[in-house]
Amino acid sequence: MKIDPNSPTDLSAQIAKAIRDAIMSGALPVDERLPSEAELAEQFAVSRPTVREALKRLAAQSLIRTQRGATGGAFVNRLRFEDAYTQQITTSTLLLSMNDVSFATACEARYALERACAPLSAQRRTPDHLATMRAECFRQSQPGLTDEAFCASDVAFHRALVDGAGNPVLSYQLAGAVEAMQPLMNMITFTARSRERIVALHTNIADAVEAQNGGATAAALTALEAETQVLAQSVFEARAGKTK
Amino acid sequence: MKIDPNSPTDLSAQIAKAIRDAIMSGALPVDERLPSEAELAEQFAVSRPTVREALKRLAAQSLIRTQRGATGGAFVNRLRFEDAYTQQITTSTLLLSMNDVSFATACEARYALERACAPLSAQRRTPDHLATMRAECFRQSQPGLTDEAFCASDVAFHRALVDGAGNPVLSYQLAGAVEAMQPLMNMITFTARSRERIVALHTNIADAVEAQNGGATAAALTALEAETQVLAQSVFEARAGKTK
DNA sequence: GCTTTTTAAATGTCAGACTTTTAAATGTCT
DNA sequence: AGACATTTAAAAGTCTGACATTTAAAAAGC
Repeated sequence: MKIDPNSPTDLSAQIAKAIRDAIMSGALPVDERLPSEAELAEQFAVSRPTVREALKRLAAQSLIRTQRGATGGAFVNRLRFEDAYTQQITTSTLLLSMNDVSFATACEARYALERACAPLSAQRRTPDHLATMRAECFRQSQPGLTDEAFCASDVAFHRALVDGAGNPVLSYQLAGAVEAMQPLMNMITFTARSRERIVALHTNIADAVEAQNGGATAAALTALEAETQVLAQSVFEARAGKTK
Repeated sequence: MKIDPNSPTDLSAQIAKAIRDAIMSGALPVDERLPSEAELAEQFAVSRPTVREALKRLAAQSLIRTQRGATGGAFVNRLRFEDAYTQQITTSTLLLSMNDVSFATACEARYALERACAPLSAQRRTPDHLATMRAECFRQSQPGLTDEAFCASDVAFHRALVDGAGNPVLSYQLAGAVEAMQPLMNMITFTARSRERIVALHTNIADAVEAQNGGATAAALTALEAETQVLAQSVFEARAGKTK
């Protein structure tokens, strides 16, 4: 672990990289305690604030956690799927909003990934996953539901479908795709008529999952994707019409 | 943007969250300059080092960039797909290594996601993508190739397939899945015989992509997945046998 | 032996100073 | 007037030293 004081990059960035590499290589196992800030400062021949900045960088990526007190210090953190979810969602959301990704592109990616889960979920889903999907379908059919609540229920429905595959890696990957789409989806106001169609398509998906028919599940997802694209297009066109 | 000095969490974490929320809500647009560290310290009623720690947290997530000099400062950074790739790969790699994810689970997720790209890539791939895939197949068939080079070529092949879909969001999502699998794949030593089979399967994939046959591409990927799982299992069993 | 108190180690925070980088303002020469 | 050199100011980067707070272990007292 060495750093170059004459590098154009920050010392804190170099130190963070050195420690990050040590963690990724396995040299620092999970729950291992790093040297104290004072000791690190001495090792890297920098001041304590510089070391602290490096540690904060690592903490921002959930690579370490810190604990105060006598036996405290910085510890290599076991990266949990939930922690990774939040980061993934933050990153995906900003990627979409900052890079002029079209609704069509984001929607295509999202449903392509979700279809990847369809056969696995149809095969392995527990009664619990199915019950969640049915419950969300019912909630979505309730009149008087706000747009926000409808969208939240939509996310819960798809999450149950993805989780049904019983593969945490898939669930993690999909979390970004599904949740990051929400800000875009929220731009669409759902009319009573369009809600009705969406609930019908959701019900088709649930039926296919209940029948453990992977192909039918994928097909139903494709139908939902088409409906979503058409709905979005009509909303955007109406908006463009009003603007001029 | 307010913070609570009596909260159990760090002040720097609270300040980072406040600024992050402002960025995500769109209140701070891309390339907007944040107040100087001294001004931020005054606004949040904390010291400059504390503000700096907060800014380093944001820098670690590529949300801001800093510039020195007269017109310098911290600027909201346009999050690029390449920056997101690296973070995604770091996170995915650590998730797999720290959570005892089995090879089978990771492999299943990876190929499920890749199959999601198959129909789109078969339909849209440019001659360039196809040429890359053919070139990597050829390289993989060369004798005397090191295991590392074989793996790198493997990644390049699959990357070309994914990029062929022409959807940057998909490419981003798949980067994590494909690259993070590498450390696991590297645990497998490829014999001459297994390389031969893998190259044949890669060639099948390239053929299906060339014929723009999405279904055949997905089927060829499934065959490769099966071969990979069998290969891994035999390696692990041989290793377990030696251990006892 | 159990409870309470003390203590030490560690992070969290602050204040102030100095260094380095950078661009703009100013000055000077042709 | 325009081109070039110099000064200057603003900002991040870094360091020193100090104090506050938290926490668990060690010491003291009953």
